[in-house]
Amino acid sequence: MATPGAPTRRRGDALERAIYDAVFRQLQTVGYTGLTMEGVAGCAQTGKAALYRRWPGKDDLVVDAIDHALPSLADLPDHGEVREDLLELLRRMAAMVNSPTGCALQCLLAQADRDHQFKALLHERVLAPRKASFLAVLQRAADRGQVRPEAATQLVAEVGLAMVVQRFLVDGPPVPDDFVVSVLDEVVMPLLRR
Amino acid sequence: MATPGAPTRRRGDALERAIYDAVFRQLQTVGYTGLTMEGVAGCAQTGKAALYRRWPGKDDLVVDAIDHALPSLADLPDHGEVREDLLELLRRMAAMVNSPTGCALQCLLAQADRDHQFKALLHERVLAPRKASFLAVLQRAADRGQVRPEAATQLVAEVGLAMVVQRFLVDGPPVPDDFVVSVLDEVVMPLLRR
DNA sequence: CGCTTTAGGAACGCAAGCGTTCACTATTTG
DNA sequence: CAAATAGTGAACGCTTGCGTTCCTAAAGCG
Repeated sequence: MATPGAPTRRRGDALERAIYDAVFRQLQTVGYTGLTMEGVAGCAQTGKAALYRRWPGKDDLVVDAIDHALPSLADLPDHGEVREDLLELLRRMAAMVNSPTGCALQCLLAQADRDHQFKALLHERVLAPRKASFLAVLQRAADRGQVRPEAATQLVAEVGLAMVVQRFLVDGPPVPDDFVVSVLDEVVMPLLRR
Repeated sequence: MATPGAPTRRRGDALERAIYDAVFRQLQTVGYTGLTMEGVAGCAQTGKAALYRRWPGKDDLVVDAIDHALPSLADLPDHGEVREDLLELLRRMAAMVNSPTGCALQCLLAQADRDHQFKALLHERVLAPRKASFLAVLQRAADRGQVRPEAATQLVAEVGLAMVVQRFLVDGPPVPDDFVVSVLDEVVMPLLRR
């Protein structure tokens, strides 16, 4: 059997991936509040039983789905030039918020007002590592003497990310590359000049 | 009658204020998702009928309540000194997010993921006016020659606010005054130096 | 091929919240 | 004081989503 065109019955990991996909599609179309177990099951073309066999409830499913989709942090860029390094970091951030994962993250932030599980995930897996990368690049540049040493602080490392995130939250995706470049050249770089 | 101690039956504006109060209390305790018409009515010690006589539904009630509580923008500070002016603007922002209104705003952001009414309110009534104030102060300072003229841009005006908002969203209230001063002195002021 | 596991899909009872309505009563107004 | 207005509080039917259960059939395994 199993005609290539006719979808066969999935199980195990294949089904799990289909469910995660469905969660993302639901988050994008109806948001977190509108996401229901029935909706996810229907969207993934499966039954609720398959969901409840794997997760205790909606929150756990969503956290797992997002956690599953978050990109692992690649190595630090090193072009030997601060501006290029920081631009790449900012662009990675923009690419992430512009992707379906970013949309899901916005929904997650929505839920973070009362639910600490979501807030912790947001902080530990999304913001903190990126802030750390930024700071690392800044410190390397300070060691090289490319930036003024006092500029390599936590706060300065946060600036670029904060503005991309803010833009994303207020105007919604996509955050255009123009904006990213402007943030870098009008805000971040001037902060670093010796 | 109307013994001062015994609460009498309210009507009109008095009742409306009590309802708005109840909305805020509910947003703080159970969040937007947990807020129900029954809950608000109970908390305000009134009936659902009084609510539905005034608002078509939950969303409208919440939008009205928050819109009602937002501080009208006071005049621009003018101490003749950029740093003092900007510090006051940033402190006003911090004071707002630290107040119950700020808590309500976070809940509102929660709902803004799909609902454009909330997003518009957030943008037009909260962020845009404050950004405008910032830019105005920057331009006045640029006219006086206190800052480099190229620094009086939209993006630079956004920086301080973006960082306070980010801090508020990620770590939750309160945003301490230390942080506000650090943002000003480590990020905003260095951007402005001639 | 037969056995075990598990997906697919539907039905169920349950609880919560919505929005409405009604009778009752307090307050205001004239 | 009487009439009009409007708050209180309860009941109502309705819808939606939750979490469970059941049965059938497909997939994987020996």
